[in-house]
Amino acid sequence: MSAAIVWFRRDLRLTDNPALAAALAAHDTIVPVYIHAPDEEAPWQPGAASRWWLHHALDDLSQQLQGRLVIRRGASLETLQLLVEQFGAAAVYWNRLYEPAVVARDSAIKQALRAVGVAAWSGNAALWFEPWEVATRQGGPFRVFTPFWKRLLELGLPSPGPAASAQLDGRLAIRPGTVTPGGTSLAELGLLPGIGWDAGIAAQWRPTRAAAEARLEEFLATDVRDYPQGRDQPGRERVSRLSPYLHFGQLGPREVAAACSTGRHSAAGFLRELGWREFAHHLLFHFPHTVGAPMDTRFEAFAWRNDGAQLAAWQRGRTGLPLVDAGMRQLWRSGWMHNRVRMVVASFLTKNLLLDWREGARWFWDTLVDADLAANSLGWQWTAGCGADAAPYFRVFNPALQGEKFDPTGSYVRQWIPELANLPPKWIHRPWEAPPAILHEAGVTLGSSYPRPIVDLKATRLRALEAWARVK
DNA sequence: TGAAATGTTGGGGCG
DNA sequence: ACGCCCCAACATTTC
Repeated sequence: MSAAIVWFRRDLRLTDNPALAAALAAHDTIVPVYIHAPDEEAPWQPGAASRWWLHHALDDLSQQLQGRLVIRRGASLETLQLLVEQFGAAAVYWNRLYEPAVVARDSAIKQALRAVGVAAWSGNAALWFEPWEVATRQGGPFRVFTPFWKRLLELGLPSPGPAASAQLDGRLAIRPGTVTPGGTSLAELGLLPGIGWDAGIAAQWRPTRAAAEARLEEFLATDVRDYPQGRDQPGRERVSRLSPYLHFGQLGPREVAAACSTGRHSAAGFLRELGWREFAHHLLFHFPHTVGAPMDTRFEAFAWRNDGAQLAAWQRGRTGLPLVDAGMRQLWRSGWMHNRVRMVVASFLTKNLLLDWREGARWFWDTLVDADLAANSLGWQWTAGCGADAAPYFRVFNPALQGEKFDPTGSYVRQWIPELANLPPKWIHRPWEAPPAILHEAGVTLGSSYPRPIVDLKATRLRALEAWARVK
């Protein structure tokens, strides 16, 4: 028996953690490690909201490890080699990730460790299946969701692994409070913002394993019952809100699937959404260039507009379209946006404003606590009509109509755009059409207290249809 | 995981 | 009572 390093990355949990379980099975001493090396993920190093979450998730994991999580900053390979030497470790264990830059780094690390006689082991904590385990009859990757999903159901969703906390007693390498040579504290990683813009995020979220478990349980006991309809209404919040926990691996997809199958209510619709998450990761693995290039090559020459003022208006929720602005303000203030509204704001950016989907992807990347490269790339390409199984080109969301359908009372808009709070439901999604008396009574002055629409919905819809028709 | 235009139907007002 | 028109409600087609 010997010591092993367990290299935590985005698998920040002790239960259903294959790397940790494998290390415990073969070694008597465990060195849990987190290495901060954001440059190695460039150009997709975690954004500001994501770093905030990461800080707290690491803090929580460290507490679960009785304060014995070793935190380092520096190049991953060199740091691992130093730790191997320092602790006399025979092996390094981790769970795989699927972003192109990380895949390249990890395979180089695996080779380098083995070359110097250190065992390197990697497992799967992030997905139900490995991307290479799910293939069409022709043997290639799926490009369409529905057959992919059918195949997953045929294969059967796998069960989670065991909880490891009990086995860890007495087997962690360092004592609490011990400062190891070259060690770093969590605070020194500088993940938290310098200025206090995170108050809104902190008020909304509890980035801990215990909170993830509680949220999963609560969701399956209540909200999931009318998920098929309820999930589309941003004012009602009948959604899981589990995405950031899944991204950082505080919760594993196998754990979620297992909980769904034992719940009192059918969770089929929700599981299908997790199927989209799985699909996104498999696609990213098989088509790594889709983080920056359209999957549909006909879009390579697409003439996206360039308009800094309109982009800024979209980013900060000043477009004059209430549902769009409510969503963008929710994102900015809370680090998250309801899924229905994500589709609406993405359609507005790409179709009505004709701005590049990569601008939207980058903004989401920096502002979402659940920012995930696979889901982000798939989602934006889906909306722009240039991705796998993409939305048909003629699908252009009308923010006013979407608001009237899915936020009929206007409660969502009222929550995030207080200056419109006194408008009646009939006009809250189209204030520019409201009679002057109604606006006056509600204290709304278009152009000063709230913007007029920055584009004409009808005209820009037609412009988009023409532009996309030219691609065909 | 659309929206808008166009087509169809049926009830009610009215001469 | 009847035919005509209007239009809302719903269905279909088109982008």
